[in-house]
Amino acid sequence: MVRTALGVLNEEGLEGLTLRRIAKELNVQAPALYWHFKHKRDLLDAMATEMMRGMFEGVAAAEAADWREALVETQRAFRRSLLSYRDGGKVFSGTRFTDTSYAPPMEAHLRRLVDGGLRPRAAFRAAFTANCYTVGYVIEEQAMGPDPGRGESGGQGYDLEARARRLADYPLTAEAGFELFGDPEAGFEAGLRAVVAGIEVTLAAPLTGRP
Amino acid sequence: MVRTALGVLNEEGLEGLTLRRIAKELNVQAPALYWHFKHKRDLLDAMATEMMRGMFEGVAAAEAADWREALVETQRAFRRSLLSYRDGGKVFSGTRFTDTSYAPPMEAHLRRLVDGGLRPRAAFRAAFTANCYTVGYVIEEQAMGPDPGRGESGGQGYDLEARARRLADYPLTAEAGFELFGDPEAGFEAGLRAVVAGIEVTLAAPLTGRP
DNA sequence: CCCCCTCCTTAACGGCGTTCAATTTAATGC
DNA sequence: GCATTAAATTGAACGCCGTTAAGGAGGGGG
Repeated sequence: MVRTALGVLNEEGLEGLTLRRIAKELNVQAPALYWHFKHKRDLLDAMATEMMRGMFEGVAAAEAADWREALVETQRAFRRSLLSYRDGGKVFSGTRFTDTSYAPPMEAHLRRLVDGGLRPRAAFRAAFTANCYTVGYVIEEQAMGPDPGRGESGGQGYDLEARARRLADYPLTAEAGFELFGDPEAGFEAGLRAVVAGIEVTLAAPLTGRP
Repeated sequence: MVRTALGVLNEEGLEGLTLRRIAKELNVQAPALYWHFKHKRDLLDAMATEMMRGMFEGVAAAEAADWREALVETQRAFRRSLLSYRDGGKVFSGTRFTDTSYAPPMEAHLRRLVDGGLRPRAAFRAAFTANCYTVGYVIEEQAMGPDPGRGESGGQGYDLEARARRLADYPLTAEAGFELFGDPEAGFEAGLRAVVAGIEVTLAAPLTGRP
């Protein structure tokens, strides 16, 4: 049922994610859903939990020897997971998890960081900071293109040249548009590199060096 | 009018931000608002633009000699600005700006980074990456406490001990809760330090060192 | 005087999340 | 095989939402 809701999300987007629409997909009337969830918010939380579950499975981070590599790989998987749903960033962000099913992979994730030499709280701070970056990035990324289903060969989403002309008096800001809308994947990677490098020098520095 | 809408946002939260409610505040009927905005989305975009405008004014970053300091100060102001509205993070995130009024301070911000030695695209990447972190962080932060208006002396938002007991089998994850819910301000600063340090070593490294 | 422009009103539409009592369905005990 | 009970669903309705359409009050210029 949460799966069905995620399917509807992908077909209709966050605005089209209505209880009646989900109910139709299940060949059921809308109020029937209230037997399983008290409020729509609960359903959204469950959807976010499901997203997080999907994010950990199949992540290559498990085999990564280096904790930096593991952190990078986890964030990549996180982004991929969020991008695989329409408005995935918005749906995920700011929701509370409904159960503890996220705990085992989360524990493993933190364990890798601790084994790499970070103190527990630093490990958590590292994971959380990287997560914030990724969520923030994906929300912006998904808000750009009108609908994420399209191929968008040029990768524009909206008129870059017009934007640059409008911002002629602000050359740096104008140029920023090209960097912003140019290659989302590369942009994400560049930021991620920075975040992880920063974690290394500020949170991991006192205890560990490169292996 | 956008100001009024922001006032309503603070009183009612994002869910209570309805056109009828805003109209009442303006002693007007709801459809009258459509003379000024084509859709509610346009109003939300204008609100986000206004938030961004407020974020730049009064920021101490202007006087900062060091670009790192300027970046940190700007993000602090950004967070403060978002926190000053209920659901500010959610309202701000993923909206497109309606005009170019954000451009002058943005240009100044980027200029500081470029003057500090970053190449233009690196400067933008740095600003955007830090922004993503801050937005992501504030969204989580605001989603924690039930309503951000309260003082919340204990600073809990919800039952930490119960959470820890539930996660007894996952000690690192359990401990993470205390770090997460403990001191939001300190947590933000720790992450911000990491992000800025990372920007320095990955985006600024080839051209500049500390002054 | 009339036209036009700006800003607003009243009335209504369809759809939303949600509620509630009544009802069907499935499983259990005797 | 039947009565009982719990789980799951229905149909009708409520109040609120964003939005549309048609039209009226007020004022300035030809």
